Amino acid sequence: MIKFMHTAHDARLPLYQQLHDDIVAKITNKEWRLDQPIAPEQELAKTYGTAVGTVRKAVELLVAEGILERFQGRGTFIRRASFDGSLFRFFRFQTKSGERKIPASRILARDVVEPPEPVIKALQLDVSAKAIRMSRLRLIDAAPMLIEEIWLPQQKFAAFMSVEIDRIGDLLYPEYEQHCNQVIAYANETLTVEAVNRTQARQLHIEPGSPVVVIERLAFSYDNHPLEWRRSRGPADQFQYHVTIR
Amino acid sequence: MIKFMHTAHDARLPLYQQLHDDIVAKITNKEWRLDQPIAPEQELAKTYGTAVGTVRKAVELLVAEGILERFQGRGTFIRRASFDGSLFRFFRFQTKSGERKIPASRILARDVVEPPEPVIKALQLDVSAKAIRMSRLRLIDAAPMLIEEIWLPQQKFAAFMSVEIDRIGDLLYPEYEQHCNQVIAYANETLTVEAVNRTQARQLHIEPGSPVVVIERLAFSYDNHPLEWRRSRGPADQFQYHVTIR
DNA sequence: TAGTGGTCTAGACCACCGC
DNA sequence: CGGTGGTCTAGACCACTAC
Repeated sequence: MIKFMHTAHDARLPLYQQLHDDIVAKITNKEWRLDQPIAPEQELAKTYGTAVGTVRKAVELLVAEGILERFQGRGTFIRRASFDGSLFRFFRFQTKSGERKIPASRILARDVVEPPEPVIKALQLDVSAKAIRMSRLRLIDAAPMLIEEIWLPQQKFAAFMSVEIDRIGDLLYPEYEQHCNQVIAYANETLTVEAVNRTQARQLHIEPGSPVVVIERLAFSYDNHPLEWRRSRGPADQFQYHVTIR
Repeated sequence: MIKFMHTAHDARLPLYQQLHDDIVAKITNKEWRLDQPIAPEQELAKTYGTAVGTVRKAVELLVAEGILERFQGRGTFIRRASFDGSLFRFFRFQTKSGERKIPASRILARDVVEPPEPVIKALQLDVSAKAIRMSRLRLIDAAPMLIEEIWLPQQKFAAFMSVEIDRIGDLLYPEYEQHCNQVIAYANETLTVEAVNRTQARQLHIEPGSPVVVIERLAFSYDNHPLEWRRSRGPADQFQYHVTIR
């Protein structure tokens, strides 16, 4: 019999699935610190009242999903969302010396507005809810590489409006975590190609009408609530993407 | 002690890794039929002289790699490469009714030539080796969607030249298998965007200079030998790609 | 050295499939 | 029904890390 389950669960599911779901719930509820190992397998097995092998299977699943990381001898940790590498997957951004570094950011605008229909849908906002809108330029070696519009639900990110713009770092997700206690767990991205409009062309220092790659990203919390929607545009001649298919 | 190992193996590796490698070797050497289940876990455990759980772990790894498929009650099968869905991952190809169907193919040319340098490198050809070159147009509802150039090592695919062009189906990989006994296991793809040249523009019925998405694919056998290199170009306004990142 | 995850064993019983 | 993979147990010992 399974013990100490923290959430509603379907007992018809395999035990390891129930453990998996309960661990996700624990992470969502911030019951475990992000910088400390989670309880060791032996202890989890004891508290849940299952065999260690069953705990292992649940944890293996979570590792495969990218939610946990295991280190022999050190413990099992909650994996931080650290996918600013996403940009490097899609663009061959690089400095002239060839190294990869995170693009610098310049926030061009930030305000609270009535969100347009697509943002309401993506962020699952109430009809009357407001949203924070940002416009951001990303640069490599001072050369513009990406122009972004970013939308956040005002209700969850109200505190973000009181952070001085100059004190916001190049990476937003750590800022969300620090100021708003909102953790990004994963994101879905859609890539398309379009001709750039005049405003964006000027911002990116390219010809109006030249092709740009558009990355639309919807980012979620561990419990699958949409937290951020953003649309980024970069010159298509910088675009390159690798994938292995089977 | 492990028994009946069919290939050279490193005994310092975990048992399940050695089993994994041996099973890959068996598939590569075509010791197992593609349409029959492989030996059941119990039998594998007996022949290898290990516990069933160890065989399970090796098979789980192979399933995660996309090499095997398991079906409760039926058995474990070698997974066929069936990634013509690749096109659907990158392009929003669809008929007017919205359904997805495999694009029709028209082979425009096929000959044996001295391969250019990039093809020699990609296919790891000997300096004097020849290659089969094909040009192919793919259509949805008779509308051109993709223009492809395809290169094969002549040495392995000699038999392919004697297949009548009109009798080649819309999918090439089953043809390779049937006529040349070459099985595609996986492929690496690189996507970029470029302006289309005049010839290709005419073939695709688009304006010269308009953006096209370029998919370069290098396809491999189970034992990691490159078998086919192809480059496909399609109108960028049809392009759309989804990915989940963590 | 103590504690962690990694590997491996040898079983049991269940759920599903095809005959 | 027999045979397959799916779940689960209850251990053992090894490899690595932190202290």
